[in-house]
Amino acid sequence: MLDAAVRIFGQRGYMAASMDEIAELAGVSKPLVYLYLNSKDDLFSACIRREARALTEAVRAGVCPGLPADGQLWSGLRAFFTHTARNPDAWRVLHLHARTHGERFAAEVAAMREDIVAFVTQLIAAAARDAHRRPHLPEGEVAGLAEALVGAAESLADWAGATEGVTAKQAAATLMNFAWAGLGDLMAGRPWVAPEDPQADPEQAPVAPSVPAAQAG
Amino acid sequence: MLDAAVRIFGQRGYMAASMDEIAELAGVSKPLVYLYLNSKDDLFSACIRREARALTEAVRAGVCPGLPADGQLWSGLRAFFTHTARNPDAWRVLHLHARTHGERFAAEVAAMREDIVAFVTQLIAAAARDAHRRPHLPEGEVAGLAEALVGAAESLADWAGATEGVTAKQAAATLMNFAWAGLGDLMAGRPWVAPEDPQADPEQAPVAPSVPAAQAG
Amino acid sequence: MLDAAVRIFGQRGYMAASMDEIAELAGVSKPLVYLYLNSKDDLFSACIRREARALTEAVRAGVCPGLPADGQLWSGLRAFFTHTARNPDAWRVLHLHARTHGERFAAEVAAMREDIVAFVTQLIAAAARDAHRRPHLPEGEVAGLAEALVGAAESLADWAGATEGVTAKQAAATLMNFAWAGLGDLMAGRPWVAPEDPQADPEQAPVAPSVPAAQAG
Amino acid sequence: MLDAAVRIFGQRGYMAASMDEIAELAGVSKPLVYLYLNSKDDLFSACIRREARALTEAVRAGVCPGLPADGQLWSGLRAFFTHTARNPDAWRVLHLHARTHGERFAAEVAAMREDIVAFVTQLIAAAARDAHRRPHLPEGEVAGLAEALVGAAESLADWAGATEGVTAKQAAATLMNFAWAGLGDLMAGRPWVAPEDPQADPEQAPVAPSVPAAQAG
DNA sequence: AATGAATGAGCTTTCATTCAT
DNA sequence: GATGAATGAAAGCTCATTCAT
Repeated sequence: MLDAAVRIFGQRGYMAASMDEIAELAGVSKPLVYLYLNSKDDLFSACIRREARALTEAVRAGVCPGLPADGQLWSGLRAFFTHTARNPDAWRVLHLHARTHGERFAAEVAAMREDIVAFVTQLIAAAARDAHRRPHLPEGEVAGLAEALVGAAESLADWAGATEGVTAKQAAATLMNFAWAGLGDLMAGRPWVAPEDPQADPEQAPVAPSVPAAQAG
Repeated sequence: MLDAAVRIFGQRGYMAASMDEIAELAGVSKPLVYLYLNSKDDLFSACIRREARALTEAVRAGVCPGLPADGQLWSGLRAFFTHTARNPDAWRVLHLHARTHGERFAAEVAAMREDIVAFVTQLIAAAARDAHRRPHLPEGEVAGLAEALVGAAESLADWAGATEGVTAKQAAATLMNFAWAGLGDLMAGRPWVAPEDPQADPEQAPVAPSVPAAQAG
Repeated sequence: MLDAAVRIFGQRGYMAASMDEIAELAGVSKPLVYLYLNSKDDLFSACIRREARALTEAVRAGVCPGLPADGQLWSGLRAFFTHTARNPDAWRVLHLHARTHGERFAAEVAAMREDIVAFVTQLIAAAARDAHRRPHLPEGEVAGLAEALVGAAESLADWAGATEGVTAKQAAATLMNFAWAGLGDLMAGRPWVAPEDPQADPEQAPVAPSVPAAQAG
Repeated sequence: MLDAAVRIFGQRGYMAASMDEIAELAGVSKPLVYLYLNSKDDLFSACIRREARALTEAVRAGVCPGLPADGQLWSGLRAFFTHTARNPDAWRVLHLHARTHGERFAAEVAAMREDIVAFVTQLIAAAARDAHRRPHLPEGEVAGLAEALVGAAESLADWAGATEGVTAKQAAATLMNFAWAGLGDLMAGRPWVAPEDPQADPEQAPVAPSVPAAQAG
């Protein structure tokens, strides 16, 4: 029954998906759906939880624990891209629709995401330790790098899903090239250095969104 | 009037946004919205077009043409993160909602995106030329790398928008570190190398999504 | 300005006609229409009155007063069919739409109609007198016959308007054949005689519409 | 449920009838109406079909097959007037509103009407044969006469419905007198003869509607 | 345990009608 | 005198949700 829901939600989005359609695809009657899962919100939530768990477990199961950090990352990425490619609707639910509709769902996905980010963060830290040097990476930077890596992975998953003929392995390799070579340099103490910035820098402070004037008609 | 629409669409998404709400926020009556912009679809489309143009122009205006490739990328990224941070609803419309609701809108955003991808691609190629070496980057790989870079930027924009205290400059710096140091290695002929893969490799072929069983109830 | 209104009302009907369309076709702005004619109702009413007057005057002008009764009827019918054929929208307004929408308008048309019925009634009576015989037509019957004749004329006007290649003269001739030959027999004392009716006759009393049961779902 | 629809449609017309009103009169909620009959159009169509069938069947059932032509016509007319008098809203839907709103509905009614016209045509032809004479009626004329008869019947139905104290039997008798006595003469070779027409005859050719000047304000 | 039948609430869209100018 | 600009009110239609069975 959740399968049907994931499929419909993945293809239509939360709002455009109708309970009728889901019930029909599941081959059951609508009241039954309400009996098992109380409401559309709860149904969506259940989908998110199930698929979030499935994705994290797929990644965790794919990581080979004994390897060095890059090998672990490589294996994890391959598992990630494989899973998202095999469950495109689930991936759309998690990455697209859950973030699109309401704080509650976004939070559920964010929890899963932080799981993965934490794992990657620890990988990066471990790699830095392995380098047997003074930590060239400031602590605070690691979080941003992990975010970037995970974000790039997510985008590449979308891209691989939308582009014919891109395998999970290729996507993983592209990302490893893009990321690890760069991380490698960073960890070896060769960061990219910003050029001089002669002008005053208005973006120094956290940017506040400028509220557009409400009266525009 | 479009301002209000962007704000509502950005927060609620296309389907959950109601014309009532948009009109109210704009301070006008609903029929007026229909007088100026013919329908909900057209209104959404107008929002997308306006914001897509605003974003591309902001990036283009932010790039400093005389600099070397990494300097150009750096300045472009800063403009990008600044713009998205200042217009979070616009960014949500473009990156989240437009891709979620229907081919027509997705296509309008895809056009904008390809603009940017093309710009980045050319930057990468230029950087490779500047290295005065034999091209160590296979041609086909550049497209994937540009995708990864743009995707990472998009994800970091989301992240910066959602995380307190991250400035546009910091986001840009993180991404430059993550990407350019890596690209630098790549262009210097030091790609990351995948470890041996002893097992059979089921992901070699393009993955086909396994259709979930329809009968699950 | 009324011309435009008649045209639009004739083609679309009262409800489907929009004041926008009428104003546009008239080449003026909408508030001007409201300045001259206070509301949609009044505009429709004005159309009806103008066209009703035009029709009655056309018929009156077409009748040749010196002729015997059948000659007068013949000339009147030709004028009638000619006018309706030349002003199809006006005819549709009077015969179709005015009777379709609300008591008020129906009453205005009914007044015009009674004008004509009265004229025909008097013609029939005159013809009966001309026959130099005892009146074979009971008084009460004349009204019904006049109704039938006018009704047949109206229907034939619709038919002639909808059928290619039927001239006003042909329509008039068909109706004269149909009606006068019959009336001639009647006035000559040779009415059609109903066959014996052995069963009880439930329609003797004025029929009351059977109210359908309201609860049918 | 259709009963309520026929009643509302008959009184208000297609456009002025609201689904709310129909549902309320039917004693059900609006969505239920949409569940059973998909749209306002379909609902109207269903009304037309039901009432058209009911009317034709009532007429067919009322005709006594063994009688001579005039007797059959007499019985058919009585059934017709009885049915229309008993179902005034249905009659308004068929005769007034269905022809007023759109080709699709007009066509459905036209089909029913042609049924009846064909029946009458055949009756007239049979009567002419029964007269044991050379056919005095030119073939082409029969169509026009049948039209006139049916049209007169329709108009008389309206009239009988609008006039207090007119029974179905009286309406039928009036029409028989009006029509059959006339047809009798025609079939006996005594048509009405048009007087000489000394003037030029502008209506000889099929009349073309004079387009009213659009600019009148 | 399972559903056919039903609905309240809300959506997009339209249109007769009116001011401020 | 004439109108561009604006709106209140209502219509068709949909859907998440619930009883009675």
